[in-house]
Amino acid sequence: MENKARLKREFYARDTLTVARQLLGQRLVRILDGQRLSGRIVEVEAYIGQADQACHAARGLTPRTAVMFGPPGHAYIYFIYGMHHCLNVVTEQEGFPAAVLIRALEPLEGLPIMRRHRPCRPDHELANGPGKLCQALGITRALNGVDLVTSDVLFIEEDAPVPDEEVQTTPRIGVRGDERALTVPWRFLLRDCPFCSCR
DNA sequence: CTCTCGATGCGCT
DNA sequence: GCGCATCGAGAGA
Repeated sequence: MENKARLKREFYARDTLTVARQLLGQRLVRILDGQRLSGRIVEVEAYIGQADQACHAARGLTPRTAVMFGPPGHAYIYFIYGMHHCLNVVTEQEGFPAAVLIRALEPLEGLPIMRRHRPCRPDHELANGPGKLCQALGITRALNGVDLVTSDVLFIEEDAPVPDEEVQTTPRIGVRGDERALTVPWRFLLRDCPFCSCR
């Protein structure tokens, strides 16, 4: 399998909406027991700063949100609803808390292992949700804070860019907060993509 | 198809 | 103790 260039620090150290849009089409890679598991990023959401009520960092710096306040290019992974993990990519400059939630992948490499992680699911449901993709790729809090720019177990490779015509934006899924948090169009996904989460 | 609801751990008030 | 950036099973239409 051809290995491509890995995304660099400068990619992540930009405006969060730009990073979110540009992450579509890139390849998330997980090395698990020496095996390559990967998928094309097809759906993401932006969480931007303390003024964003849906952002975990809205209430300031805590042990949990510290990674989001740190340097860009690191993985912010949290545990939710007592059973699921969600993977985010930290963006912007150190000190400004923001991240992009990876919400869905089109599985590309390591399908047999992903199927074992998510038994009795069709391939288009292996990673069509933030909790599902973490389960498929074996991503847990053990990887919280990992530097995607240098890590040997979790990183993102440059892949085919997605043209604007194929990109759709909507409000974010499943969030609470004020009117603004509920309506701002900070979810980016591929139009008519069978690997995206529904709704 | 749509809707409701339980599971289950932990960060924070 | 409350509530959560979810998922999937089950009921009803």
